[in-house]
Amino acid sequence: MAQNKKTDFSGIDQEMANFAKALSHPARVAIIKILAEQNSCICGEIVEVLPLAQSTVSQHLKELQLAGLVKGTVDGKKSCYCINWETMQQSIQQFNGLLNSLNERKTFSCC
Amino acid sequence: MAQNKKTDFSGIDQEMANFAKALSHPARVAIIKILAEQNSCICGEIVEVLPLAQSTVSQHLKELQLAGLVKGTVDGKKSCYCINWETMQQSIQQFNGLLNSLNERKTFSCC
DNA sequence: TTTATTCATCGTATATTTACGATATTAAAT
DNA sequence: ATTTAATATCGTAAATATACGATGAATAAA
Repeated sequence: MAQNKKTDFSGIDQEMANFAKALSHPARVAIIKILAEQNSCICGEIVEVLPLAQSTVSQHLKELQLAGLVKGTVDGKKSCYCINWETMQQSIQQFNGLLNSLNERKTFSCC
Repeated sequence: MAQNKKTDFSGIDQEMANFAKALSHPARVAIIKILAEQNSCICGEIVEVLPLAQSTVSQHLKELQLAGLVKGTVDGKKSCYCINWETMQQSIQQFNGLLNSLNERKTFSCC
């Protein structure tokens, strides 16, 4: 983007934004929901459920992994994904912290 | 993006993703924080604080408005922005709903 | 061993985002 | 009336994101 100014912001703001970015596509929201619902982790079943090509789903999974929200292992010729609860919990708490502090600040709106 | 598949997902997932997308850039996280901290709403002071050009900040503000998280009014030759608490609250609750349901599901991670 | 299955990765096209400077607009100040 | 100040918008360049088909790699099945 002509220049990347993202790193000029505070570390916390960057982390918040990264977490939000990971969930900024409905496919990734859907994937997270699916993984949370099934306590046994799924693999290509995700592909069947989503209206996307297999390669596209793989791509979204990769992004979720990169954000630390999901981890995966290879199991035979199948791939098994599940939520990375350690980092997910951390991210959720951090993000909830922001949302709650917003709610606390809630006063009047001057405009 | 060759095709937009986002509308093929459930309305809720789309809303979640939209909310997340609004906060998927550190500049917008920072703006929201600033607006929440000052109960009197600010305008171009945001520009002074952020490491971005005035036009870029305007653009980010516009996106936040489009997502319904911020509203603004013109006040003389200045512009006044503040958080749109009605929709913000709604979005927060919806998003918290997702995050909480994830936490409830939290069992073991099979991989 | 050959074939089929499951998935990741590559290449690529298109859409969107990010960022800025330049310009337009509007109102206050002179 | 002119100038200054505060912002929004336009145009545009560059970076990213989204999506897919094709291909590759690895295992299971035949």
